Amino acid sequence: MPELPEVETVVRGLRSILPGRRIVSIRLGKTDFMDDPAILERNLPGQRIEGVERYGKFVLLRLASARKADGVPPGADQRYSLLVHLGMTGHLSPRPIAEPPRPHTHAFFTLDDGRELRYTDPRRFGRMALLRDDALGGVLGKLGLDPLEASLNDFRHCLTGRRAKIKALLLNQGVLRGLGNIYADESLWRASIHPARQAAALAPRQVALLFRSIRRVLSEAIRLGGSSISDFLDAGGLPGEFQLRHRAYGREGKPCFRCGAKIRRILVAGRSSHFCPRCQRAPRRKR
DNA sequence: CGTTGAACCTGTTTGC
DNA sequence: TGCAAACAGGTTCAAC
Repeated sequence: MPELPEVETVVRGLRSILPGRRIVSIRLGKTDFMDDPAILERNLPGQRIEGVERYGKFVLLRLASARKADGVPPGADQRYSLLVHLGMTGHLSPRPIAEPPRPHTHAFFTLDDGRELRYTDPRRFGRMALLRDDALGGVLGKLGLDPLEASLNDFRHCLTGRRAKIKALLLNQGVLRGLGNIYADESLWRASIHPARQAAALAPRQVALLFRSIRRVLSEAIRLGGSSISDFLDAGGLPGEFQLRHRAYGREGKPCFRCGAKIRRILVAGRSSHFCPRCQRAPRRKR
């Protein structure tokens, strides 16, 4: 569910509510998606949320100890960040404490304003970890470029010499951070590039077009609050609207908006890939 | 390097 | 109607 635009939408919603709030206490349900639940239980209560950031598909709650510095030597006061990945079905939403929790809610963080930040995730493909800032880099450093911050040259650079299929590369978080199956397909449709094309074989013109397509698709999706296919909701519980602008994803058998040919779905890089067989020409030699 | 398939888990949709 | 298979926005790991 959540790719860069959905995570950005959630982060913006959380950012209007969480900064300044203190986490009073926490309660955990199933914890098999957490790196170390004991660390959360021990260190999260008493922390104040200073900021909410997105890094690729990760949500970062930047924290600071709400206690007075009682003689702790300077430099030893490493701050914590709560790292949350929403996986396929994760939701993060501040709710009134009195509101009955949705099924599959596995983490409750009681705030000091009468609300509770809840993490709900039926499939538990998400991930949650409380990390000291000196350990953050180890996790986030493995990720590639932010597609909205990178330059065209950066983008070119990360495609050159890659023999992988372009779709596989777009999904690889170590290359670009934040694209997922929907936005990879949508970007490739807009650039008229077949998902199974070899990245290094793309003409410079196509690379530039793909880069522009990615940025436009992501920007517009953020503007519309992401894509809600079946269950994505922002932090306030509202769906996005970018699904209404999908041109390839989920449109198998329907006419291409450009040429009218029927959109096809094939497996590329192990994922369903939607494309127009007429606009997006297959590679000359197939795999 | 790159690809493939399986695994993780639950819910919903599709097909016979 | 009913039940089983297929499928789902993601990531990781083993095996080749």
